[in-house]
Amino acid sequence: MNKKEKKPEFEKYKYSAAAVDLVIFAIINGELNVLLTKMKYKPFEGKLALPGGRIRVYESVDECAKREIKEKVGVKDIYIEQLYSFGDVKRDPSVRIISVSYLALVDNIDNIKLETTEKYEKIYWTPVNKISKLAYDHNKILKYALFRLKSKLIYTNIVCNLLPKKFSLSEMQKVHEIILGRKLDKRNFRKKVFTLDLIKEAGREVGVPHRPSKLYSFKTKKLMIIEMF
Amino acid sequence: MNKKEKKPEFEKYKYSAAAVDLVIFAIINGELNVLLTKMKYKPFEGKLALPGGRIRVYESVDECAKREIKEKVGVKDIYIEQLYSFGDVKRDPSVRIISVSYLALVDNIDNIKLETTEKYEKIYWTPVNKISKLAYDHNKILKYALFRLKSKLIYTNIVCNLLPKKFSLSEMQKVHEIILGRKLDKRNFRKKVFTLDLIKEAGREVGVPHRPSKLYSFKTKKLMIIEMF
DNA sequence: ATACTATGTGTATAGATGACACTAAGTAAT
DNA sequence: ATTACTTAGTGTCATCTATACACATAGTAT
Repeated sequence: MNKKEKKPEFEKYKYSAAAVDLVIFAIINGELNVLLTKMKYKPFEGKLALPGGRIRVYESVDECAKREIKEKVGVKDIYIEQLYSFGDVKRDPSVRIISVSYLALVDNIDNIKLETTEKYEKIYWTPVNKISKLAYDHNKILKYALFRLKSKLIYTNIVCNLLPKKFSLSEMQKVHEIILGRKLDKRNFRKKVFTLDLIKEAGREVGVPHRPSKLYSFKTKKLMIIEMF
Repeated sequence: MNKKEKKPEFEKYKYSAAAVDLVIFAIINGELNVLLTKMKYKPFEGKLALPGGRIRVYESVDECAKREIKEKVGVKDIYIEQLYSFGDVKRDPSVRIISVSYLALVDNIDNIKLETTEKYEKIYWTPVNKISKLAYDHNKILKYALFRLKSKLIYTNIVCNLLPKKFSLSEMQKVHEIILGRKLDKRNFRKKVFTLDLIKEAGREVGVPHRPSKLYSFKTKKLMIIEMF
């Protein structure tokens, strides 16, 4: 908007500062969605970007990620995980900022009240496969977050952070299919899930116009790594 | 040494700065070694630490890691990989610094000429399992680097960065055993290596007082990810 | 010729993975 | 009550992968 943001400030600092960028995923209407913001100011006025903000001197990097999430989606205690630090000199054309990116997962959209901040015009969920060009290097960050989510889906119990407390195996399989982008075999999926021994029965579905499914819940939401080494 | 380094400087900055810390591994005398420095100044005077330094405003984070390696071990074009960013507020008691950690692998100790810098009293290789308490949170960083190295040993061709151009399968197996910390079966190891199809024959050993081994070299040193998804 | 030393090789078993089709248990409509 | 409809739930067989395990081979040194 003003000159300060147009002209690089590189010369003003000898060293570089750090910020956090968030890739917050949720499953909405059978699609993987990510939280995006519309930028208010130059150099990316009107462009879409991942939410994020500078790391303050009195907070750890993890705390910063949690605070940003609290500010933007109004919840705490959701799953977060650091991804990677992106540090190209010109990734932000106006100031030298190193971005520590985080993956976050929201299991229940209804608990979320999106809050915009001064910096952003608005903030909203967008289906991942309808996203085109984002501001900064945020396409790269998003791509990496997706890669990480897919990987962890396979060798951890991370999916528990995208499911409600009680869920059917069909729902669980659906989430896997959405994220991996391919159909899975129902019988093999169930076989696998049961041998992993991560879930327990939790009643039955009611009031559906077909055979009701058994419901399950995770024994623990703690991140479990499934057989490596 | 002086007061400036004793008293936290947190108040001087609103935001936080960033540095790179390096976990540089090499196989020496049948042991996994890591490059450590002895600190010259307070608050860790005389203590051992990973080498590292502040990220300058005109260099990317990767470039910083490469520059630091060039300065400390005098080689470029060795394998590096970003690990994780450690960002506790008090990880450095004197200033608020976020550390982006890197893993680096040295395949040939003979090319290395260790250079100390103003900041360090000296710099030297230390066997990983003889390391006790390091300065800062560097034990945590080292532990994470080891974890990453072990993981990638299993599902990538990363070992090529710890072997000379030509090597025998016994040497290769030895490196795996050193890093994983357990014996491997010779026949199964070879079977696996051949099915992965990453190496090609490169002559024979000469002048050894026993049956000479075939030598091999990697078809490519590019990082290959072995069957995920 | 013999001793020594590290290299190089095959098979059998158990477990994991992947392909594949029908019955079961409910509701809704007649 | 019967029928249509919809999603849940289940087993087997073939293939591939992982692991355990022992002896002959090709050199040098004496």
